[in-house]
Amino acid sequence: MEEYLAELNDAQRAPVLQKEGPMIVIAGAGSGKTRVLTYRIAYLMYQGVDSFNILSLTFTNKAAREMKKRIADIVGTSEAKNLWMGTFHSIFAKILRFEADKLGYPSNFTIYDTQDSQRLVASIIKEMGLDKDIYKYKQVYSRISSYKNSLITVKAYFQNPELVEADAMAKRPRMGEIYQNYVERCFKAGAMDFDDLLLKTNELLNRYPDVLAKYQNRFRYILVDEYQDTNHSQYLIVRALSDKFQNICVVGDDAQSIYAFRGANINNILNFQRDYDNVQQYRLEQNYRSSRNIVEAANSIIDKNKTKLDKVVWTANEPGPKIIVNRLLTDGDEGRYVASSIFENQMQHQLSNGQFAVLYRTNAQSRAIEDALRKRDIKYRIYGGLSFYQRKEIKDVLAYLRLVINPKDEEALKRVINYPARGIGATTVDKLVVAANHYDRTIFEVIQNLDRINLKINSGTKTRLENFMNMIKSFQITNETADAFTIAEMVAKKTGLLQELKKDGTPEGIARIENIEELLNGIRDFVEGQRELADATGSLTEFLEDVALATDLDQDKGDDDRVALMTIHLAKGLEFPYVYIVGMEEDLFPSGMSMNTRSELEEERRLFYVALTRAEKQAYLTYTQSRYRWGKLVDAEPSRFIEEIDDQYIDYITPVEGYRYKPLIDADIFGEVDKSKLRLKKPVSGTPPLAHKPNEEQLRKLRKLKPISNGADEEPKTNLFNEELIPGVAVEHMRFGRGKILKIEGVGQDKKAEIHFEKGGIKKLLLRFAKLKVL
DNA sequence: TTCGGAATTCTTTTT
DNA sequence: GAATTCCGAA
Repeated sequence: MEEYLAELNDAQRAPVLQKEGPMIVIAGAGSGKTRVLTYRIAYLMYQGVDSFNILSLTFTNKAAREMKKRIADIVGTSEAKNLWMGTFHSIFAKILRFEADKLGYPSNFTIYDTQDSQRLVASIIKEMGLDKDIYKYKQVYSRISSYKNSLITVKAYFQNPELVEADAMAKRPRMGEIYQNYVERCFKAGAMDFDDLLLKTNELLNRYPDVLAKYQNRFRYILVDEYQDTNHSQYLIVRALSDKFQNICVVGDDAQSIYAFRGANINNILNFQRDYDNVQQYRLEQNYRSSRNIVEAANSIIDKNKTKLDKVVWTANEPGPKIIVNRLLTDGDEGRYVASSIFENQMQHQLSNGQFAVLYRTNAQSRAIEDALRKRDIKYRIYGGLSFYQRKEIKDVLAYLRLVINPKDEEALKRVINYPARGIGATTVDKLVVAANHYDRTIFEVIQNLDRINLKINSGTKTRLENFMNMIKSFQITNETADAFTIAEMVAKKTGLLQELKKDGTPEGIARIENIEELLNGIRDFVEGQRELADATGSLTEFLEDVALATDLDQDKGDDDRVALMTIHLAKGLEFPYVYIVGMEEDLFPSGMSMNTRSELEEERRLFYVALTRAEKQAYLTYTQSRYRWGKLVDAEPSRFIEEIDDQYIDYITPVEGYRYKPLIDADIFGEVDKSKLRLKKPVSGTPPLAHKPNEEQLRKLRKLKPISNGADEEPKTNLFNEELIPGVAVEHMRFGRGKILKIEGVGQDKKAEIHFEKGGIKKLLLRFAKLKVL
């Protein structure tokens, strides 16, 4: 153990050595806080603390896994196994399952994700006959979410005239009723949403002193990472659990608090000393991660914030190169610049893809970067955005599985009752929902008792409902004996999901089938993995919980070497040698929606601080003069944050005046082209961008083959993807920009086509997968 | 009841 | 540019 302690500097070692009592570690960016947490846990165990008594709350499950592994290296695998480590949500979901009956929930309760919750809110608004333009379901849901995070229950809401009035003022007087209905419906469905996992934990600990005592005795040592991002609900849980032994160690950095929008309260960290007696405070101020230029530039930014703790982050590292700031014409140029800069760096310094990250404020910005990287043949991986488990086909399979586990799950049922289409339409479902509400039963129960209830449903539909129900029941019976993989495979086959996609036949459909197969493989791996753990069985319930709470960062797919693309929020806690921060523009970063108050702006600034401090060697900032937003080209201004960096840390690259990349297509190309010679590819519907992703060989071919054939003698019948080329006629030249470019006879909105044209006897690929507008 | 097509609306960030 | 909603035809 001594040798491990020797790896730490004095500041890091102190909190590791303090065994008991409340303590706070204020850890600057890159100061080795993960290390402190890891070693602290290991050292506790070394001093004889049972791993069973340690609870460690981390920001992602991946972080927990990695820490656990490291601890296992130090103290031994079998010892580390019993540690409770994970996110607030996953840890307390486990506890809630165990104690579910006390709260009136089944132990196999479903976890509603944001989409489920929002759909439920939307349908409640509809059922109540409210105007959906005033009661926007997303806004209503986010109100509910913030009530829950502040521990405002329905009852508390109605007892608080201020809240009621505020909603009335916002022309939403029935907010409380919606909230009430929402809570009741979740309860009836045996479902908890994300916020419930924390709220119900609080309820459990408050209502049952014996339960509280049990977990207090169990979790004698509690560690919380990223404490600056805990919300009120989480704060109260930590307080309650640590109240008896007061062995609480929180680690955080007020300068990196970036989750206020989901209820994180920066005061939790600022006021920690007030909450406990004899708090020991430690500071980690030496940055080991970044070059001096980066550290000092970041300091010069965060200095502009008023609300912060005293802390001076410094480094002994080399100054390193200055931060490069570049202005580009459009977001397309920005992408191309990033791609070519990455390429150049790789060539010059012999670097692999994994050393680079591109960070942005909004997910929508990834597209331009992706396109450019793809063209350059640079492999990348996008984190966040539409994650694997959020794809439609995956959610469909999961919904069936959820229904098997918990037939009360209303959102799952509504999702799949008519998918694949089996003649149970919206009208029928509405009737069922009304009946379920009326009799205070679940929809599933209503279907089971169709004969006894007089619903105006014709006999054909009745039969179809019964068939559906019997199918689910047969799954349930199988599930009693089979493992998660077996049942999932059965679902994929028997429900007709796979068939439906096969019938579709488009490349998108095929990609979806592959996704489902990947899901099945994932389930199989999961089952095998769980069998090795002591307290797990590889059941479907466990799998679904894992999925519901998985973060995008959690799934490292044995990652081969790729450039990382992600939002700044997701990048927290990570580091890369080379970091590109794109879209440094007013209204985008800082976000136009976060400039109303000083505190919002300060949070944006902290976000920028987080972004910059991800970089080890070199940081790039880019902004554009105009950018495509919601499909239109909009003027942009450089972000105020660029000016806030002290000039001595920056190198500006000014592009040659008048320089610009040549657009892919000439605006008046149709002046030169015989319109009747246009050919377009058979249109395909649907939009998944990955479906057509060509493999490397195809890409290489594609580049070489830009003129599809150079003789006028032979018209190609198929393209590289073996898709049929059919003749079509471009009728009119529309707007030049992205997307809607041409009016083409016979091709409608959201259809994609490949257009070829002929010029001087040479056939060329004009545009792949353009979106076209029907005449 | 389903399907296809088009208009309408929307976007900050996430467990 | 994409998701959701809306509308008319089969």
